[in-house]
Amino acid sequence: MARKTGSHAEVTGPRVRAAAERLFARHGFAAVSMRKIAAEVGLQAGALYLYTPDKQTLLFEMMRAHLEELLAAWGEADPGGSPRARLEAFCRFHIRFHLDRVDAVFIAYMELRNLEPGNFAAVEVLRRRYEVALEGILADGQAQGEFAVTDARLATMAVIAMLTGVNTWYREGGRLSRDKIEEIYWDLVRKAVGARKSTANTDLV
Amino acid sequence: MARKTGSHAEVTGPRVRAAAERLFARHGFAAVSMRKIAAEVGLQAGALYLYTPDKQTLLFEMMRAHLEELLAAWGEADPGGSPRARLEAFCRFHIRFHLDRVDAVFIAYMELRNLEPGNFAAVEVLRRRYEVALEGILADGQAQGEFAVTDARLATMAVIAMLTGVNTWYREGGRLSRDKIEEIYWDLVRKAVGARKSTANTDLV
DNA sequence: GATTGAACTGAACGAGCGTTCAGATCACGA
DNA sequence: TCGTGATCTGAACGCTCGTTCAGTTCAATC
Repeated sequence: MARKTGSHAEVTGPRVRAAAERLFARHGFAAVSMRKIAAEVGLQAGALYLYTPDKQTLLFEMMRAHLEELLAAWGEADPGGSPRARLEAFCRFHIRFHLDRVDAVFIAYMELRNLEPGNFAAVEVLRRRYEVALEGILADGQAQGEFAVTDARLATMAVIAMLTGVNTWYREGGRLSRDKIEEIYWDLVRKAVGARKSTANTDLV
Repeated sequence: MARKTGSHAEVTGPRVRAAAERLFARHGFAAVSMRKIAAEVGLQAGALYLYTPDKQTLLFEMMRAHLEELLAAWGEADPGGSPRARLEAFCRFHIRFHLDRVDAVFIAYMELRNLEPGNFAAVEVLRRRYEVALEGILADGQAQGEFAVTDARLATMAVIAMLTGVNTWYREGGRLSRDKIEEIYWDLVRKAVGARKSTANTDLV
């Protein structure tokens, strides 16, 4: 039950979570034992229960924290203004945020089925909230005639899938810089939703 | 060792694979025991070893068969002709093929890390072959001036991620028919790569 | 009716699982 | 110097895992 106060645990708590995140991402939740997580941090399995009530909670807290950080970060990054400006900001933000957290993102997508029903529902609420943020931008742009999308909801899912897909192939030190990737993906999204190149002028494409 | 000839096994073999596919997709490879698969088919665990040498091979054969079927099916569906016509065919084919095989697709994406290195490499070769099929179309369209893509490789990954994403949210009997979804996604892809609406005329948008 | 061989059972193997807990350790405040 | 409480170990709990295999069943063949 003891929840920190000392000096060692204040460091080991985050270390446990970090080790679990790395291992879950690499091998999958079901394939990683508490003993392996403990070994990674240099502890015996029993000691982990000073930092988490059980393995399931370790996974859930990891996903919840990730999604809440995502929502908070977009809250900060959203520039407001025209739908086009906000969409560009969203695309660049999404790619940057996700590339900085490959393990957490991988887990948040792959381990949903290992969540107990209640935890699954809580995570879905958070994920949906993020989707709705993008859907709002697309719907606004559609209403204001800035975008040409047939269905805002479908376009939302399409854009998120496309952007998150970067995580599956991106490797540090690869052919393209992150900036260049942001650039290219924003261009793909912009054209897909039929937005003009800039709000300032009226060039087509 | 016995590999069919009788009458029962000729039916149970495919039944084992189908049960394993359903369970792996629902709960994940690591979370499904041979006993659970056996129970699903109405057998004892030991009997499964008449149909597969081990659990790992069950997974690998599942993925290999899926990807080989995918490649063969696209070989059949590819209409040839203009890059634009081929790209439209690819988009519609991809959505249709993947929506018809949700479990196999899910497994092929989520269980890669549970493959032994040799099996993983073999699966990656097949997947890469499919990506190259699309990349070729995009590169051709780029070379012939039909498409406006900055980077054919990136556009390939973006399009595949976007199209495969349908599997994550589509539910039978939902708001939109498969035809309508095909239509909308093709429209998104077409605009993203800067292709005109039809090869016959020259309408912008 | 006897023989065959594929199909299958049921028990067993060693190993590892998540979790609990009595007791050891040890830095720190009194 | 002692006492305290946070930190951690190491053994144990009941259970499930993938896999093996001797033996049973039974339809098809002669």
